[in-house]
Amino acid sequence: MMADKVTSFDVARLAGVSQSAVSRVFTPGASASAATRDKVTKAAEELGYRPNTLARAMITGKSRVIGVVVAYLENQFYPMALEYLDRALKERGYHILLFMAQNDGNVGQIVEELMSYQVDGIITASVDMSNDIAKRCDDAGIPVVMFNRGQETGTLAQVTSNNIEGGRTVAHFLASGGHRKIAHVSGWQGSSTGLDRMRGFVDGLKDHGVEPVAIEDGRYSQDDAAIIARKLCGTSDRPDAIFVGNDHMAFAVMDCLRFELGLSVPEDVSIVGYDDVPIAAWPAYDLTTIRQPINKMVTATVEILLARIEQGAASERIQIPGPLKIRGSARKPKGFST
Amino acid sequence: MMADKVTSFDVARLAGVSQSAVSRVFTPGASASAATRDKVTKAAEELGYRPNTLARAMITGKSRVIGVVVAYLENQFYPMALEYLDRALKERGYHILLFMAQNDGNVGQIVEELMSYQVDGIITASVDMSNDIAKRCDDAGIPVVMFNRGQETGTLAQVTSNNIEGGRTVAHFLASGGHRKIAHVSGWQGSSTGLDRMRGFVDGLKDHGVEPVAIEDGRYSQDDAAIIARKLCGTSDRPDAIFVGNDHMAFAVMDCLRFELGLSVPEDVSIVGYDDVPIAAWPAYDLTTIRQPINKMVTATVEILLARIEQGAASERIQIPGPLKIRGSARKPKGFST
DNA sequence: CTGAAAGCGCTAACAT
DNA sequence: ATGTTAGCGCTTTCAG
Repeated sequence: MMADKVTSFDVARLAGVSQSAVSRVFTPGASASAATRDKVTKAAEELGYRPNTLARAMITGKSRVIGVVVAYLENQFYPMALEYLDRALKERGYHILLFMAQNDGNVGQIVEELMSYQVDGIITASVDMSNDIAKRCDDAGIPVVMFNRGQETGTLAQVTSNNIEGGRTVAHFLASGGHRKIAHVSGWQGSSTGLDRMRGFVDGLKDHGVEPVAIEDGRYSQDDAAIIARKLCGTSDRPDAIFVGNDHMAFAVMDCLRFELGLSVPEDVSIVGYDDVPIAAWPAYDLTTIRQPINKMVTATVEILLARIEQGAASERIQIPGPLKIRGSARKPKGFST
Repeated sequence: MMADKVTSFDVARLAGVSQSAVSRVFTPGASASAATRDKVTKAAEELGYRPNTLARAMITGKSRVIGVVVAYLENQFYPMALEYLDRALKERGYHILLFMAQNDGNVGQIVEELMSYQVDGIITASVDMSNDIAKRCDDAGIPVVMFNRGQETGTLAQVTSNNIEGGRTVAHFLASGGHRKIAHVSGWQGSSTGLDRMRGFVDGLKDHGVEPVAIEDGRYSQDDAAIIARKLCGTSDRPDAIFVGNDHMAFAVMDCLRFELGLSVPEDVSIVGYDDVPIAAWPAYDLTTIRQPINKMVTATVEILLARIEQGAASERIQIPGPLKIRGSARKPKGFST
């Protein structure tokens, strides 16, 4: 067990050069002769030297760390986002400092910690208090971009899929499939995503002269979604199609219909979700859903954030369209095209 | 947009005290008079001062950051572990720097980065190259504990559930249920967890005078598991029970049996998994499985790691027993007790 | 191109 | 209890 106490001075001594020479060799855009570079590299190797990122961060003012704030990791969408995020960030030489937001809104604490760790930027992924965090950090001069959540108005950077368009597409699909008694279990109506999907959906239905028979706020909770499904479909007057605000709630709705109410999907009721998480493709659900282009969304998020960090670019608000992924959980219109 | 350039000097000036006084007020175990504390707190508040963690880390040699290395986030078990980990660590004043291990084993790179960020400790969660990373970091003097993976021999710290016992319990359960043609789709046989579950299972079966009809390595892959299921159950000579090495593979096996082969679970084939991720409780699967006590495992992991970091305690290797969670995917023995 | 010197913001002896 | 003084390990002018 040898502690990692090798400093640039040790390397300098062994290499017979100055400490700053060592620094230069390890600093990407610095000048050093081939000879020096060689000696230093060798000495460093021999001693197992590795620049101390903290020291570097202190002096440059850049930690190369991005604070990522996420809320629920139970919905498969977020772990996946995290995975992509890490990959994209690593490629650019950044790392993720993880913050789990408890729902009991300790926003202040999180902001404090983010700042004290000198993160270069922040990504909030679908966190309820995104706006709050974002505003405070942005005010403090730390670039923030909100992933998969936005605000109605404002200038904060954000990346979402085109939720309005997505909702509209689902409406078009369902109405074209001949459904007329259509309900919606929305995503949390306190979130832009939930709201937009709902609005797009209602709007799209209107184009077909259809009014939703019910709209209930599922609040992104599987339990709530199941309760709503039970209520909606427990009577003979049930809807023949339900658009559910995200896949995880859709799974809960399907389970409720099939195993509790003894209904068939899609024969009795068509179900459409939103996200296209991997589970949606599992045969047990085979869920028709709007695919959130997570990869593109992540790429855009990282792009925008780093542009802001490295070039001081302006905040952007991006919407990426997500196609309908047609599977077996909803009756298919003949010759349907989005 | 005001940059966060407030230092302890600024606060000191405004408060009319020395810079070290400010430092003391913000250092947990330091002495300062109520008066000083008061003045400083006020001044800090007014200026929006927040100690620079990096500077502190540099001097104390403690970053209060734990590097967490994970591989697949698609298996729900890991995101959950991550969530618990964050909670437990946060409680002790630590944060998570996240590292995704690509399978193409860039171990060296990850180790480099972990060290250069001066993490105080490392947790590797079910990463294939756990051993490799662990050894190298441990050699460098950074405490490591392996979560949900271990090594046959050695002294590196590790926390797992009692996989041997778990496998044995499943064997007992299945045999008691009257099954005699029992197969096993194992976890990756290159991992201690996969191996132990398999061994315990085979051993437990032996107690009942039963020999498994087949053992195949599912390598923790859903695709592989499905392929194996297809092969195993595609003939009339199929097993009447399958123990699958983790829940996610079990879901794939069930889907294959039900939707591809037209078989019923548990009527035709009983399925038992391992992990008890939330999905296992969803009605569509209702999976009987060994529950990995993730919360206890995480608590123990954090405990061991911090004991090593803060008190220089020795490495521990802990196994936590996991009970069988009986649901509907496997025929139930009458009056069964573990 | 290279070395010397000045810090980054803070903690930890050391005196007082 | 408080101020003074050294640095932590590194990057970055600044001369040479």
